[in-house]
Amino acid sequence: MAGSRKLQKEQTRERIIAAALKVYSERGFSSPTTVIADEAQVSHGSIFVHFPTVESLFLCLLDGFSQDLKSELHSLVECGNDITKLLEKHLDILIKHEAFYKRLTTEAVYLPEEAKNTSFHIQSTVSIHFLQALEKEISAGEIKHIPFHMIFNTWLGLIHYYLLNGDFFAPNESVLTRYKNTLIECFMALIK
Amino acid sequence: MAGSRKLQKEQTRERIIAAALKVYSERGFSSPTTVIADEAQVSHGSIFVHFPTVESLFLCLLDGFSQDLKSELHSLVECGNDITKLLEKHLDILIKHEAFYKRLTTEAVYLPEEAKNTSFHIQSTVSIHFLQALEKEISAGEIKHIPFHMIFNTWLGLIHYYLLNGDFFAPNESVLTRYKNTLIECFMALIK
DNA sequence: CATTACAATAAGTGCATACTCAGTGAGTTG
DNA sequence: CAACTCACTGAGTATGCACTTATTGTAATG
Repeated sequence: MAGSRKLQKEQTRERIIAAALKVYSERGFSSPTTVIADEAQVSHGSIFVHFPTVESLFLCLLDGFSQDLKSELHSLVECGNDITKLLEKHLDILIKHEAFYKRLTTEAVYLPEEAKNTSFHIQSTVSIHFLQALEKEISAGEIKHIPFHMIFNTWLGLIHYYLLNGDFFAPNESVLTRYKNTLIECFMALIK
Repeated sequence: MAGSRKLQKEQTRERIIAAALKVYSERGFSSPTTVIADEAQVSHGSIFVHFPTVESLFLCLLDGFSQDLKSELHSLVECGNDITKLLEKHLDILIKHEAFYKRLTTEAVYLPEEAKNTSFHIQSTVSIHFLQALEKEISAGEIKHIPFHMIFNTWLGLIHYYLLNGDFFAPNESVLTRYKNTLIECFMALIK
């Protein structure tokens, strides 16, 4: 009866994906495929049974992240459009995927074109939610008159700066967790 | 009589340095040495006559930038400690070395340890001037009560974010030149 | 002008890596 | 249970790179 073979294949695929996520997060995207194969306890060639190129493997990981972020953000819509809540949620999601997201920002230049598009798409999604929350508070007169995109870019720039220098700001620890409150407080103080 | 040989050697060295600066700025720090050799119109092996490793060549470039930035910043001390002036000067210096500095921020992770130290040293120098200018305005009550380092990190984060996404914000053009005034105005509006 | 010193060359060398492919053995099928 | 399928293997191939070295030609030296 069928099943066992397909199941095994699916499991190997998942093992490779999990291993790649771990290796890429810990050692960067230029980690050789042999390391991933070792981590997944699978032969080197097996990777290419499941993914035609390393790039396609990477895009698979990025897609998983993108979808998770999207669904998490949408779940927020229900809780009203409070901007502080949104910032908290944003950081929570990033903390959940911190190691991977950090690599995404710090190794952005070397990403293949398709990955850059996905990254851009991810930021657009965040931006849309950000705008909704901000519009409300702007019309309520709570926020300074500064172009929306500048406010958004300041926020992202700040977070990325902390991620990039995480080893210095919070060695062997999650920077975003450690500075979550500080980041939100200071940012709110700036835009009010 | 001596001279001609030494002169020639010095000139080839300078040609290699200039070529490396151009190639690294345009194509990133992982450009192969053969490209640099071609650009300098010099044989591949010549690079290793002048620099024991590619890393030492890169450190030579970084050192040149570091020294220039330092001397430019010091020249500012004379013109008083106006914060807007400082931001302008900061951007002017970065614009002068924009392509190289952009690579420095976007490829920071892959830099050798010694280069990271130099980069850190560069930011410290900027930070000191920043602090001096800020203290004056803080005590004058012009600026919000936010930890100094957060203000500085917000500024750097914003600039680096624009550099990183320069191809999108200002394709085939200097992002910093195009957004210089916007960046300064918005940042000043935020911290006041 | 014979000898030496040395900047510059270009054809290697060695290594790390992504990707291939012929073979193997366990699962599946009639 | 015999024949077949196919996930998986791992040694092999091709490529790109930093760095080496034997050689060359020219300036310096006595």
